[in-house]
Amino acid sequence: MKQRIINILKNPIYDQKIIVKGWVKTKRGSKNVNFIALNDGSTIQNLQIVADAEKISEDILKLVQTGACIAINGTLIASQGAGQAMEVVADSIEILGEANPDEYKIQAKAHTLEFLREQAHLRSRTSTFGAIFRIRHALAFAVHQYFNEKGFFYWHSPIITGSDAEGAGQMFRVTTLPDQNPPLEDGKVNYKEDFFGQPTNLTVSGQLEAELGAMGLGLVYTFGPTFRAENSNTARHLAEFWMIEPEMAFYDLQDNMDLVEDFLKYLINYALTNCGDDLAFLEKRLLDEEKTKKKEEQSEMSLLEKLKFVVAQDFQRLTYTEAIEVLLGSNHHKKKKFQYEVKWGIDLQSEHERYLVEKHFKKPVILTDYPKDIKAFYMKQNEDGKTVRAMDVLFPCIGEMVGGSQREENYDKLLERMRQMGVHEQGLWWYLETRKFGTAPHAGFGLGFERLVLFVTGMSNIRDVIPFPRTPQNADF
RNA sequence: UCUUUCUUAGCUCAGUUGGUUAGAGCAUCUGACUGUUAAUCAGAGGGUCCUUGGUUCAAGCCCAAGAGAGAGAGCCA
Repeated sequence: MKQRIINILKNPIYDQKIIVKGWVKTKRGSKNVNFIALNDGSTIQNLQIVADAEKISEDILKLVQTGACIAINGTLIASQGAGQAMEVVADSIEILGEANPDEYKIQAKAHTLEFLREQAHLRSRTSTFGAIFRIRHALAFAVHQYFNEKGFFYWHSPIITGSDAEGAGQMFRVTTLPDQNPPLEDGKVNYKEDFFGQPTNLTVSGQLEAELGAMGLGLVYTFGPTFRAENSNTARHLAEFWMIEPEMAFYDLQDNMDLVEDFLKYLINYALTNCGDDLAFLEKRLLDEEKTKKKEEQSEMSLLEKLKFVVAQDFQRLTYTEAIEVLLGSNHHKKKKFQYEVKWGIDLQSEHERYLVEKHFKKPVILTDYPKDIKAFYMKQNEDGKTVRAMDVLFPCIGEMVGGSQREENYDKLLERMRQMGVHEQGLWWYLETRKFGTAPHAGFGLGFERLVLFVTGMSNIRDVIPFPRTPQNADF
């Protein structure tokens, strides 16, 4: 019977013939017997294959090299050596795909993440990336499971959009017009002749369309690719990333905060209960890495401790105004250690957010009620006339994990704010109509999926938690 | 885009005040080995010192420009 390694390890039936297929991690041994560590991606654990020189020819064994793909016919037995519970004694080995060791660059040893990024087509075969991508899958699955349990509907917002209304950064143009000599009108490109008859772009957010869904289905969420053409070159930004955007009718900011906290804890818990092996591997990997660092740069908690800690703690909730007071009252500020000035009205800098999360509260923080001038037009205005019902969820090491708000449901106030901020109202007539016909209080947020995966895996560069990262000057693979 | 650090063997790195033939560990190849755990032991092969230009009797090392990468920052999720 053909089986995947995870099932063999979970439910071993000894002394039975089995067929296993996978990729060779290492081969070691002596003249008489060789041991093959086989991995098929179903789990981080390898299955040991015992290849007796009497049964397996030298020609075959020669090709069983790191990276090769092989199929084994054999018998599962309790292991006769220490180090693993079981092993497969091979009757025959078939080479499905050779891996010439002179050319195959992924060795049975630690490689740097930078090197493996250049080998992205092969890096999922390594223990580290196998673990990361299995956890990524588990978290994506848990997102759908959570919302389904809560009665949300998966709502597909469009990927190609005609509105650049939100102004959330540079967009990627989508066009079928020729590069050379596009049709012109008054010296400008005539988009009436383009595929959609208008300029179109890849979406920077599904939020506005998600709001439309919430105004009919009540509770919806999107989970799809999102594109930003910003020239951002950091360990936290991608040009193509996946965003989760729930939108809820009849939710206020309080409900929104309760939901996001419950949601994040659910996801982290899901990983803790379902990805134990992979998390344990990543934790050990991080501990080894920490040993090479200076004392003051070492983190106080291991990966698993950190995840369990976040799940156990209430997130710290405070307003922007209170946060400014905390910053102004800090020794850090009195010693003039902040590079950027702290005063009411500024957009908080990374150093300010990090101080609040990592130094002061030492746990996730939800900041609310930001000055309206530093936030988007659609956020609900507070009665003070100065702030809006925004919320940012800040995580240690990651920074902003979630941005959200209660939405402005009042037609006149929304329109006024759009005009003040120079948002193109004609292009958003459909958005405005939801406030005109049966408007309802509602709220929502956007979660950067890769930032969540970053936090859960303990990785430090966002390019290592998505199979094929797209960043400025890089769209390989 | 800005600041900063880096680029030497397949990988990770060392290379002194500029000085003759550029080194190590791992990987690879060959051989040894009766059950290994990134096996071990012995031997061998392997280099456009990122590119271009300059200084010098002499450049891996100094200078200039360019390319690529990392970290931090801005923008944000």
